Amino acid sequence: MGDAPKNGKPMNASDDGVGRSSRRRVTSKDVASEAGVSQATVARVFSSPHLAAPETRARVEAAATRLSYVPNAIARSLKSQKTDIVAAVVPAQGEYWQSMLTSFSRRLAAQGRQMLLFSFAEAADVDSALTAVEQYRVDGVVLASSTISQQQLIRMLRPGPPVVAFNQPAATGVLPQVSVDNEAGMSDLAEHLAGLGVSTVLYVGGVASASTDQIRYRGAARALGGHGIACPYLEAGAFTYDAGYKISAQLADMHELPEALMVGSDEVACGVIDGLRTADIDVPGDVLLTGFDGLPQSAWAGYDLTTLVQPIDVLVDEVIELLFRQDTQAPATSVVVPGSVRVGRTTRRSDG
Amino acid sequence: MGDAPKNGKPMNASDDGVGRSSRRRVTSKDVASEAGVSQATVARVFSSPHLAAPETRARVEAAATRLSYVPNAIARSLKSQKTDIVAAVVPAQGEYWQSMLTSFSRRLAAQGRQMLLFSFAEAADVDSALTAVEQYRVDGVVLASSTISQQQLIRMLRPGPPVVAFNQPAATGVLPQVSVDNEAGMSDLAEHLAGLGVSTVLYVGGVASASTDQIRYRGAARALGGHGIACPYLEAGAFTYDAGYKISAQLADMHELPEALMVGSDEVACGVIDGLRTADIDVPGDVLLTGFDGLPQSAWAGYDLTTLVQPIDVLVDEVIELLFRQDTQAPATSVVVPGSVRVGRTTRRSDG
DNA sequence: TTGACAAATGAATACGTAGTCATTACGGTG
DNA sequence: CACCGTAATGACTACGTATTCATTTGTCAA
Repeated sequence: MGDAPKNGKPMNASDDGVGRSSRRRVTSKDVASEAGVSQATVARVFSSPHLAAPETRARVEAAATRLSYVPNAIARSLKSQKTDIVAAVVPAQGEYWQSMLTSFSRRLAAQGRQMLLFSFAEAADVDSALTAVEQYRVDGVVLASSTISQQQLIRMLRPGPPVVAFNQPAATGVLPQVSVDNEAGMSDLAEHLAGLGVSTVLYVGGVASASTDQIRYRGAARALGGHGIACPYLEAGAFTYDAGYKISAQLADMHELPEALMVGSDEVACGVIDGLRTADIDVPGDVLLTGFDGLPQSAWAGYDLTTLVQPIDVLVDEVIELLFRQDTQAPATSVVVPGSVRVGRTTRRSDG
Repeated sequence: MGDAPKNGKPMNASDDGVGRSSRRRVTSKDVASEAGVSQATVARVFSSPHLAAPETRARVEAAATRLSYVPNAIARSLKSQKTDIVAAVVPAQGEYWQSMLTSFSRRLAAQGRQMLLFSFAEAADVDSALTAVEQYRVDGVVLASSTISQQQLIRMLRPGPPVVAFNQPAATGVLPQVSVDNEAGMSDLAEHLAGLGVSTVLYVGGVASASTDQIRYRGAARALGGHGIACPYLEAGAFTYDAGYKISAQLADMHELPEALMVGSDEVACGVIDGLRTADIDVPGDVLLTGFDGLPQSAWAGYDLTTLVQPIDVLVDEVIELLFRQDTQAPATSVVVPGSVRVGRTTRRSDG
C-alpha cells in the first residue's frame, strides 16, 4: 500500500458537491461515479480483485485514492456476517493477564482481526461484558480468569460465536479450554526441590477456590508425596503482591521455617520474598522458594525466581487455533501445553 | 475468499415463529411477529422505551426474552452512525501503559462503550492499526506512546473521529493531548532532593528523543539549577528494566558517584537499583534515587521508590472528556494534570 | 458464419436496525 | 357536536457493502 498523495485536492466549498458541505464520509458509490463504474465493481475491486479487469481495477483504485475512500467495516460486517473482531474478557489486575493480552492482540492483528477488550474487576462486570459481547456479533470470544463462575461459563453455551477459556481448568468439559500444564509444572518444580535434598516444604496458594490453585497444589503434593515429603497448604487470599507480602508475616512467626516454600504465582512470590526480607529472613539463605508463571518481574535481579515459565505465545496460538478451526466437531476440547522450569537464585543454596 | 457457502436455503414457512432449532439469529422482526407488533415498535422498545405504551413494552419484552433476542450492534451502528467503540493504540510493552489501559477500559465500560485494542511493538504496526481504526468508524481514538512519529500524528488529522493523544507532549498543538505535568513533577522531585541537602545529581533518562524524557529532564535541570546544582544527562536507551540494569554498570564504574540519581521512569529505576546492588552499591545507603510514574512495582518493599505518582484515573477521565465534549471549538487543546510526590525509602538517608 | 463459452460488468437486493412520516384513537376544550 | 393536540403505532426507507443474477462483450472452435 502506497502512501497517500500529499493532500492533492482540498475539496472546498466550490466542490461540485451534491449539496451539503464536505463532512459526509466517502462511500463506494462515490468512488464508483468518480471512476465511471458501478458500485458493485468498486466493491469487487476491494474484496475480490481478481474478478475485476486490471485496467478497471487501476481506475477504481486511483479514484479511491483521490477521494480518500476508506471501506466501511461496519457495513461489510452487516452484509458478510463476519466482524473480524474477537472479544477478550480479562481480569483488570494481574501481570500475567496483561502479557497474555499483549500477545493475543498482536497475533490477531497479524491475521487482520481486531480485539475488543473487556477488563473486569468484579464478577458483576463480567455479566455486562458478556452482554456487550453478544450484541457486537464478534467472531470469537476468549474468557480469561480463574474466578469466572460456572454459571457465567454456561451462559456462553447459547448459540453464538465460538468461545475458548484461557487457563481456566474448571471450564474443562464445558468449554473448549487452553492452559499450561499446571499440575506437571508444579510437579517439576517439586522434583527440582527434592533433587536439592529438601525435606520440608510449605505451599503458599493464592485463592484456594481457584481451579488453577487447586491443580497446582495437587501437582506439588503428589510429587513431594512420592518422596515422602509432606506439603501443607497456606492460602494468601489473592493472586497479588500484597497478599504475598502480608502472608509472609505468618511465615516469619513460625517456630520452625520449612526448608522451602512453593508459591502458587510469581506475583505472590515476590511479595513473600519482600515480606520475609523485611523480617530479616533471607531467600534463599534461610529458605528456598519457587514461583509460577514466569513473569518478567520474576527475572528481575532483585528476585530472580526459580519458577515455571508459561509459553504465552504458544498458549495464545492454541486459543486462536481452537477458535477458528473449521471442524466444529469436538465441542469442549481441552488443550494442555507444557511449561518449562527456569532455575533462578531462589533455589540456590547461599554460596557466601 | 473464493469459497461458496451453501446459501440459498429456502426458509420453510412451516418453521416460522417458534422454530427453535433454526440456527439463524433472532432479529427484531422475529420478535415483532412473536409479539404481534411491527418491527418499528420493537426497535422503539429497545432504544427509546418511553415512546412505547407500558402494556406494549411488556409484551415485546416478554417476546424478546422468549426468543432470546439480542439486538445487533453492528446493524445499529450502521444506521445510527455511532459504534460506541473507542480505539486505543498502545505500546505492547511497559507497565505504565498497561495500567492506563485497564483504567480506560473500565471507564468506557461504565459508559456503555467498548474498547478496540491495538497494541504495537514497532512503528510499522501503528500504521496498520490506524488503517483498521479508520475502517471501523470508531467514535474516538486514543493514541498512547512516546514514540509515535509526527507524521503518524498528522495522519489522524484527516476528517474522522476525534483523536486524543495520551502523555505525548510532542503532540501539543497538533492533536488534543492529555498528560501529567512532567516538568513540574520532576521539578518537585528535584526540590525534594535539594531539601535533603544533596549537591551532586545525575539524571538517567530513557530515550533522549522522547518528548516526555526531554521535558522531565528540563524540569530537573531547571529546579536544580535554581539551587546551583548541575545535572548531567545519561541515556539508558529504553524505558525498560533491562536498560536501567545495564546502564548501572556505567554508574558503578564512575570514580565518584553523585549523591543522588534522578531516573526518568520507575521501570528504569528498578533496573538501576538492582544493577547497583549487584555491584554492591546500596540505595539509598551509597546513593539516593528518584523515579517517575508511580507504578505498582515502585511501591514494592524491595524498591519503595521516591517517585512521582501519576493520577491515571484523572488522566483517563480527561481523555474521555476531551473525546466526547460537545464543543468542538478548540481543536488542539492540551490538558496538563499535576502528579504528586510519594516519598519512599530511596531518598531516606540510611538510618542503620 | 455461427454457436458456445468465459470474462467483465451493472442492476437489484439483502443484511438488521433506527428514524421519518402518516395514520389512528382518544380526551379535553370551545 | 366539532375541533384540536397528544400518544401510540405501522409502513417505509436509508445506512454502505457484498453477492446473485442477468447482460454485454470478446474469443475460439466447429
